Amino acid sequence: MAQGAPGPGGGESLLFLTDEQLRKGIEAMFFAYRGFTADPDRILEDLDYGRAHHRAMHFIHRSPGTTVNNLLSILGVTKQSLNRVLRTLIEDGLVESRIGRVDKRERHLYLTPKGTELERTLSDAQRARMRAAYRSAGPAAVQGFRQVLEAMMDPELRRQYQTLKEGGA
Amino acid sequence: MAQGAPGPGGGESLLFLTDEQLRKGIEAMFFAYRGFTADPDRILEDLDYGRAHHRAMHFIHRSPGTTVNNLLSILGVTKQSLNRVLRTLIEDGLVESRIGRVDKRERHLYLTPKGTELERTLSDAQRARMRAAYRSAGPAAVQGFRQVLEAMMDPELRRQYQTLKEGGA
DNA sequence: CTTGGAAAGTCAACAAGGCTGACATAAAAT
DNA sequence: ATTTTATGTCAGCCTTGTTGACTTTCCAAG
Repeated sequence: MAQGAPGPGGGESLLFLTDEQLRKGIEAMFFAYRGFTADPDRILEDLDYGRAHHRAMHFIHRSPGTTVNNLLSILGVTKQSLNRVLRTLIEDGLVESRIGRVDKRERHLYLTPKGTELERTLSDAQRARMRAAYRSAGPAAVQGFRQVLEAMMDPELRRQYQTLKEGGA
Repeated sequence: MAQGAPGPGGGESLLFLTDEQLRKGIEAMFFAYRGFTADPDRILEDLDYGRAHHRAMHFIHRSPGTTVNNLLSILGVTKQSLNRVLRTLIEDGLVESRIGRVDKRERHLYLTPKGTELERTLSDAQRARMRAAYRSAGPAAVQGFRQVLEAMMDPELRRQYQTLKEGGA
């Protein structure tokens, strides 16, 4: 399927949809994701935290007061898995869990000042790389980057992403 | 840093470098990567393999006869970690390991017909999603996508990626 | 030719962070 | 009063990383 050169009747250059081009895109995702996580990972390994802690803090920072259930659906892990991470963050005083006022079953999550500080250190590192990449590629490339990524998401995740996107904009 | 609106003297719109824009890019990477791996993961979970097996098969398919050491540097894991994956693939007859003719310490890796078949099933699934994303975003967006990803890689990984890229082109 | 180090690969044991299942509690909804 | 929902916890499993110790092979210096 779409292996070799496209037939001469291919219309307006569908060359970018060849298996070869797609494979390059796949490999680009693989290598880029390593870079994407490399800087926070380096910082985290000195502390006793992992990537899972970073993700939790990122989204709590992003939506302060979010509930456990909400976070669960964003992160796409089981509550047991998230709970392990959350427990250590709470014990270490990076995250605060407040019982809901209207629905007392819910726990609303907030970063403490200490948690905010670590989150900031981690995202500064991650943003620095992203900023350098954006700057070197330019605004038009960035727009294309975002378009392709968005099209690559599962529909449900795309909705989650867009909800977050609007909230912050 | 670069938090709020940029000053009026910002030149030609550096709005795409605000922390807010960068954060959207970070979240887009996070959600898109989930989609990126979702289809092969679904196939793999029925068999007894994981994402690590997929990665190994991908790059063996890509560079038949590659050595373990070579694969190691591409995948960025320890040889012990790779070895476990490789061992099961060899036991199950998906990968063949041939002792090097010139240097007998080296093992050259090849996919067997059975391995080629599974690799194809997995990459077909992954390419299908990538193709849909590419098609919906269009060739200009794809170019930008690749530019940003490439800029995001660690320099060493970028070299690896480019070497692979040329080899296949 | 021998010997010592480097390189490639393998085996064993451990850790992080996913997962499932079972169960407890409190609050809300019916 | 009963059921459902939100959360938390314990136990145990799996994948895939890690480090350490070891073997085999190669090569180069003596």
